Amino acid sequence: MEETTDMMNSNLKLNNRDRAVLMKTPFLTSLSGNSLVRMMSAMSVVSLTNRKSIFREGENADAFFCVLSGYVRLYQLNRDGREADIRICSPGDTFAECLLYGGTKYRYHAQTAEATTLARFDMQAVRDLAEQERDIAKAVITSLSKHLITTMDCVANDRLHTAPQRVADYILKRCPVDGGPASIRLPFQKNLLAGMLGLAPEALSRAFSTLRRTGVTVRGRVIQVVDVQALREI
Amino acid sequence: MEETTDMMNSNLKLNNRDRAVLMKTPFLTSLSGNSLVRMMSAMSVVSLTNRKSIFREGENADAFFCVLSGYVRLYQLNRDGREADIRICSPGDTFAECLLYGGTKYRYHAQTAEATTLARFDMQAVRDLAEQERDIAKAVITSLSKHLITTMDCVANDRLHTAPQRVADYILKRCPVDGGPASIRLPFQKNLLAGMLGLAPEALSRAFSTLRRTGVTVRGRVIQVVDVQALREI
DNA sequence: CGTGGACTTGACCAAGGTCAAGAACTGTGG
DNA sequence: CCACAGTTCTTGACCTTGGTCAAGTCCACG
Repeated sequence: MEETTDMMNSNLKLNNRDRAVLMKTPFLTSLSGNSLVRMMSAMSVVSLTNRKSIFREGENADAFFCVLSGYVRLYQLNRDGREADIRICSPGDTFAECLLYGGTKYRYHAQTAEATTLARFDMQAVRDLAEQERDIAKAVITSLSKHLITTMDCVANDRLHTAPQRVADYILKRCPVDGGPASIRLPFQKNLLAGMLGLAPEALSRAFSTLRRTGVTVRGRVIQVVDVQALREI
Repeated sequence: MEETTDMMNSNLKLNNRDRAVLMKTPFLTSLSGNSLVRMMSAMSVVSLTNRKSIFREGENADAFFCVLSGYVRLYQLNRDGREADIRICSPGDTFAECLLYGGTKYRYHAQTAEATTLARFDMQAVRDLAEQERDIAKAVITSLSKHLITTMDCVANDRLHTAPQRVADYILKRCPVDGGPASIRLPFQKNLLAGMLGLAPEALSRAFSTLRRTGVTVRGRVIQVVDVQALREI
């Protein structure tokens, strides 16, 4: 059906789900017909299997990306080779777009954390478009703004909250808002969640078991909360 | 000479130093004559003494700011009232500009950390300008991009490096690049440096005393480094 | 049924937050 | 010039948090 290698598959066809995700990104959602067409022509679709490098720190930044399906880990290494996740990108997230005007080299490594489909935008093409089309410039601003806010929240979270608090936070953000019982399903491995929250996998496990006494039950990827209101008190 | 109260002084006059700082911000540095005039007319100058609130978390965001002289602390509170600094803004830094398109309420508290002069930009006015003038939109993009990169670096730093490493990093960033001895002077209290690095003041002290065995001497605000190259190995 | 990967648990340890006491520095008025 | 008060900074003691390593469990899948 599609041409594939075991490493990568690049084509221009989008399936419906991926297309819907792409159209909802702050990057494209507000664009008029003409701008949208021009953006789409600066874009290509890339599919990668799990644990493939998308780019490496220090490489020339000639594209930025939007996750359509799957997950991407952005991380850096310290001197001893220990990895630390900076950000986990979910479907709809854009990454490396800050290099449109912020520098010419990638600042961190990017790697798939599942089988993943990406929209790849040519950096120079979008730079040019942003200068010509007002609504594209505005879309870039919106995307950067949102991204900056979540990154600052991440700093605040790291400096202000303990592991169980961060996990409770994460759960509450995707619970129905009422105070009663709730059940959610993690969309990815716990490994990734640990990275998102800036924790080692073991610390995440321990945080879950701390939360057990507040009525949180974890089985596989399913998290059940007895009382959402009680969890909010943590 | 100038009209002042003990709290605040708002006027349209800029002294030369403040004007020079303002013109070098990514926000204004690339603007052409007309755009520059329009931006300046959306701006006013505000002077505050030490420890005055600029805005509070949750307030309506009707302006963003650029530090001209002095320092500003952005911070959040946790449930028990403990403060954590998210960012320390130095002369030339812009803050809350992510709310141009990222939301309508301030997400954190902002407070002066010294006697401080600020450029205050009316949010709605700049929003309108960014839609009309291409170079203003571009300036916004540049500012947001740079800001996002430093914030991501901050996350990486927090997650990857120990206290002495972060302090060494800070020192090295403002040392002449050669390998020999060097001496720098902190532009502010150690309290603020601790906040920038995400440390308690005591942890900063201890980091300095750890670095003593790598040839770093601290007396008051003066930091002397015996061998810059050796410090780089940390 | 067996293998490998994901997850959990325990033991240990290092980093850094907190609290309290003391030292060093700054500015004040005598 | 000195005494004093108020900060800021440093140091020590203690303790919590969470990273690391190793072992063991659980689970999916061939």
